[in-house]
Amino acid sequence: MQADVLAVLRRRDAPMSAYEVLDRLRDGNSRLAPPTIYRALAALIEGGRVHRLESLKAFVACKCEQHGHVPIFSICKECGTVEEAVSRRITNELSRIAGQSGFAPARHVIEVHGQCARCESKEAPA
Amino acid sequence: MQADVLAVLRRRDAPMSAYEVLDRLRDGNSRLAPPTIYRALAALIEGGRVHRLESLKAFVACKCEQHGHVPIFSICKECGTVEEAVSRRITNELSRIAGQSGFAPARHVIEVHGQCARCESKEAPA
DNA sequence: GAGTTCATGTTATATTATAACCTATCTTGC
DNA sequence: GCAAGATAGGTTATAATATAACATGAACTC
Ligand SMILES: [Zn+2]
Ligand SMILES: [Zn+2]
Ligand SMILES: [Zn+2]
Ligand SMILES: [Zn+2]
Repeated sequence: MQADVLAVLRRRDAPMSAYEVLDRLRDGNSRLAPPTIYRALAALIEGGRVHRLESLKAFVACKCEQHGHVPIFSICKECGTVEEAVSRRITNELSRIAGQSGFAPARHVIEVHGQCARCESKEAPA
Repeated sequence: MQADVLAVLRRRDAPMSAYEVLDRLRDGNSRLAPPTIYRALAALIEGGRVHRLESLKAFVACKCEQHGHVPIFSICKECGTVEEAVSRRITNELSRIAGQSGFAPARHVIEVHGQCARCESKEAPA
């Protein structure tokens, strides 16, 4: 099931909701309910092979080489595509800021909404 | 209505779900439905006086002096309290990273989950 | 006062996520 | 082989979050 879910997510460049994944997998297997999908997603996220885009309530396959990294997402509000980046510098600085008050960081959520290069050039072709 | 919602959020240190706010306000006015709350929250967020914690699906009153800033949240997984910080350095760096591919950032979501100083010292009082 | 705007009320429903319990399969040591 | 435990997944139901669509009423405009 995890493999199926991962395959569906990888076939897409854009994030998918859990129910979109469910519908896609139902094509072949009509007896498929939300808990199955959410369980697979939870395991994949645990393993770092899928990320949840908190601000979109949606999921994407990880595109990085080594898992277990802190992902930084750029989310285009026009076309919905997502880029995944990594920056030690940001995560270190972020841990430092949060840690100033004695806070012990465990998980980082970094998402940037905006417009991707393609959509910008389309909108203002001057 | 916005004032009522803001007052409810300010009375709490921890984030509240929209339905918690709704229940609180229903104490005085039983004819109150979700759209009313969500509308008030949307307006308050628009004005920068409330933030939505994307990874918690919850809302907090802004604690900063000037609104319109980029908030950085530290969220304690033990006690649920939230600290709000600001860092030009991080937002600049984040815009730079996202912008490398021509992406135009518009809105930043930065949330750090972990354990606050108080809860840490409770857990390991050695 | 008719026309407009704006905030809110009202009803219904969409979307996202999980609880609780059941069943099949596998594995492991005996 | 087979009981005991572990794991994955199925099934049913429901919780929690959020929005669509339309109605009402007050306030302001001319
Ligand atoms: Zn990744
Ligand atoms: Zn785009
Ligand atoms: Zn703020
Ligand atoms: Zn704490």
